[in-house]
Amino acid sequence: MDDGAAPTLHDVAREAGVSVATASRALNGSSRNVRAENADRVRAAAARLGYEPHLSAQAIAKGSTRTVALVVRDVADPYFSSIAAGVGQAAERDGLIVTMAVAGGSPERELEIVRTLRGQRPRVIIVTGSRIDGAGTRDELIDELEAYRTAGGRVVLISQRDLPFGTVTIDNHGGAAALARALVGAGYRRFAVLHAPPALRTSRDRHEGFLSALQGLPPPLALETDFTRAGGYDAARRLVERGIGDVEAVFAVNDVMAIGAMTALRDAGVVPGAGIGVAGFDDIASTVDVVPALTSVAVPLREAGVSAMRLALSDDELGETRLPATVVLRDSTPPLT
Amino acid sequence: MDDGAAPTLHDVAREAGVSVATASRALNGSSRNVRAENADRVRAAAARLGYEPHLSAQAIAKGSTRTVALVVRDVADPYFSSIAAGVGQAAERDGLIVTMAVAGGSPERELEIVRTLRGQRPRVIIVTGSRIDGAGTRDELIDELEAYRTAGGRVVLISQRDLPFGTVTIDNHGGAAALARALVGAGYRRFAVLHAPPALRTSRDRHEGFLSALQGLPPPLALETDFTRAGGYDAARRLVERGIGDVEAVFAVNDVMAIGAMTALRDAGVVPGAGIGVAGFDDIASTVDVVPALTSVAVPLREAGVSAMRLALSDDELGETRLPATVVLRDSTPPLT
DNA sequence: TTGTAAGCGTTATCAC
DNA sequence: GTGATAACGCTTACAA
Repeated sequence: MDDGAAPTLHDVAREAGVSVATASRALNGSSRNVRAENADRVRAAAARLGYEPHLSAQAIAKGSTRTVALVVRDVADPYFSSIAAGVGQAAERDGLIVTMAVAGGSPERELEIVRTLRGQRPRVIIVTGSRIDGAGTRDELIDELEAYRTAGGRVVLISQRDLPFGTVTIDNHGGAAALARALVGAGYRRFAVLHAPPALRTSRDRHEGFLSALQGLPPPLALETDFTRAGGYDAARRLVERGIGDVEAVFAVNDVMAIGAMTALRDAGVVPGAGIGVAGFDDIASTVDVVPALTSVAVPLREAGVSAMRLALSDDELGETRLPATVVLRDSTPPLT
Repeated sequence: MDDGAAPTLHDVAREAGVSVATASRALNGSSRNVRAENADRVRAAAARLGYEPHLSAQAIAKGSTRTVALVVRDVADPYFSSIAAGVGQAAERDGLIVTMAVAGGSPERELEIVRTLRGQRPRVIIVTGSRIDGAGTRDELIDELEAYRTAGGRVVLISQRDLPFGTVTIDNHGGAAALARALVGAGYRRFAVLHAPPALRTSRDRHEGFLSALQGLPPPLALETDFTRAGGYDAARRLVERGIGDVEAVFAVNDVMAIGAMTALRDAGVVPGAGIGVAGFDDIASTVDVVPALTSVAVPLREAGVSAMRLALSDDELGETRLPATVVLRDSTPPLT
């Protein structure tokens, strides 16, 4: 029956004894105007042959696809995979297919990916990940996305502000400020901040937000490191080596860094939550399984993905959705009294 | 310059003053047989216009795509996203595009997705996730995949044995047996096993593997629960309520369950690693950040994704790659003496 | 309601 | 080398 080629609409039409046009109408078009008997015949033939419409052919005939293209830095990172889950969920509701590309943190690769994606002629391109400020490819990326948009596509950026496209952002600055206020309210005064290089926008926003709520207090100690668990571990180790001094709490700009820092402190004999407070950002799942449970700032990642899709399908080309970040106090920062 | 339509090869050809055929050859075809001067002209025109080839059009003209379709149960689950990362990495090397669909644990949805995916005419379909044994759609799914294959596609299943396709499996049985032997070697004799319903193949294999290495010892207590952190928490709570008795160690069939169980034990005043040993399976990142660090069985998830791609592109239609699972002893199961 | 035929944006097969 | 032109699988006027 089969010999290396998928059945086409022609095959179905022949099998059903009708024309391709009728077959097409029965299978996909507004099936209202095809006689019930014929429609059944066509559907039966399609089932018998195991026919599936060729999406590429449909795309080119109709001039549009039902595809959403998503660019992330790393699927294995819970930050991005949560967003991806949200996008997928929202897309499914509208019968859209998500194609996902991984940029791997390189701006060049990201640019290349957006180019390729454009070839897919998706309805929507969603780019997520904090752009490295000053990357040489920034302007080219904007050009590429702008070209895509003038050709009728919709662009939504997650967590990248100040670009002329639809945007979903998370209130990193405000969330960090709220965290700082909460910690001050709990009696903490002297902090150390573990942050990534300021070119990483997310890190910078959180760092600055934290500082902004500390007016009048002694400026925190700042330790620059990687945006990873290992980075957090290392920075905390450095902190212990140089002497913790009067530092009462450590704020790491994300949870995996904070968790790494907790382990480093513990390794050095300092007990998180007793000898020193620790707080992170993102509120990933593990916060409640480490000991003590980690104080953090919850960011609605999945919702960011959903919002991005909603924005993409809305009328508003340059809409902006700003998602709140909310403080979650846990045992790693007990009230200091 | 633009007004709602992406430039086509025609536009580029006109702009460059050559025929579409030449433009096509210069941009994609074997550029050997086009005069250098013309080739440059075409490339320049393409750049000027911001042209990107319409992948769907290419697909239909060439009769093949450069797409790999991946089906997972949940992107946000580190188990699947790690595999996805491996697939993505391997695909990138070969210039293939990955489209990812989320089945959300429902066999019906999974079937529907495979159908849709077939419409994309991908080179490869990779289905990952432990099939629920006895799901009513099982045969239909096989039919669908078989139809796809006879039409020239390649199918690879990750972690699903006994199906007539290429397969990548992880040695759940062997890994669990090795873990049991290691624990026995450390002096443990009486166990409780936290497992999911046996219809979930992965859970059953791990459970059975664990038992297989315990011949001659008293049969472990078995507690059935969900395959999630909450499930682990709940089962451990039940264990404590019914009385731990002489149970010396708890084996949970995955790490998140084990971590949930540790938290439940701690909440009940039983100290993991001191009062009772705890072990999991998967060796997810968090194992080293919980206290005490969790003993587990490492499974090369990312590598599974890479292997799947390799298998898909190999000559061997029904090849099988079996990945080892290796025991990692940590502080949650200290030697019992 | 149905069929014929003209696209859609490419590539591939021819002649030239 | 290059340019017409016929595919590719589908949708959609336009006629019948």
